Amino acid sequence: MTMVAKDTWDFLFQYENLQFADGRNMTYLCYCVEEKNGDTPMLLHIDVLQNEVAGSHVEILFLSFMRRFLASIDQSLQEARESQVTWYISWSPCADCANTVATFLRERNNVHLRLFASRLYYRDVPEYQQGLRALKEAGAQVEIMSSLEFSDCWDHFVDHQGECFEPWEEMDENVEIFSQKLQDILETR
DNA sequence: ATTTTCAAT
Ligand SMILES: [Zn+2]
Repeated sequence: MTMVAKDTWDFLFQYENLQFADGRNMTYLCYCVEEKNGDTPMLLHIDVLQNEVAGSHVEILFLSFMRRFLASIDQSLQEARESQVTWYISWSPCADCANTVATFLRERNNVHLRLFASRLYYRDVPEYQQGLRALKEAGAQVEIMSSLEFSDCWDHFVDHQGECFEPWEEMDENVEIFSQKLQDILETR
């Protein structure tokens, strides 16, 4: 059920969780939207976004999509609908996007976001750290992509031609480093 | 080793 085809080389280059990710000067956002009501979640939408060069960040492109999407379904189903959004994002959100998304989540109590980032973007800049805390405080689940998420992302968003996901060197070590850093950031007040 | 980063020295 691959609905979105991303090149395998491109995926591995852009999502590799290096500590110093030279040349990854763009961002991918693989996402899906599911209906949360009922026992089994129902897939409503799945897509991949990339930022516009020197333009909108992927988070803003996502919000544009989501606003249109909600407007189209709210008419028929009104407020009863709970949607679960899952993000697999190559760089974690910048401060501005994080705050914009946090505001969106506060306005939409029936939208739930799980955010998995491969790498932390400007991890030591206080404003960026604050942005991640704002997302969490707005109810988002903010985590680092681990082997499970890389594998899921590969399965659903990559044109892998039947090839299995092969973890790269240092993947687990880097997951650990970024997870610890994220934990430190989210625990700070 | 102490580097890069939603591009542009
Ligand atoms: Zn941004």
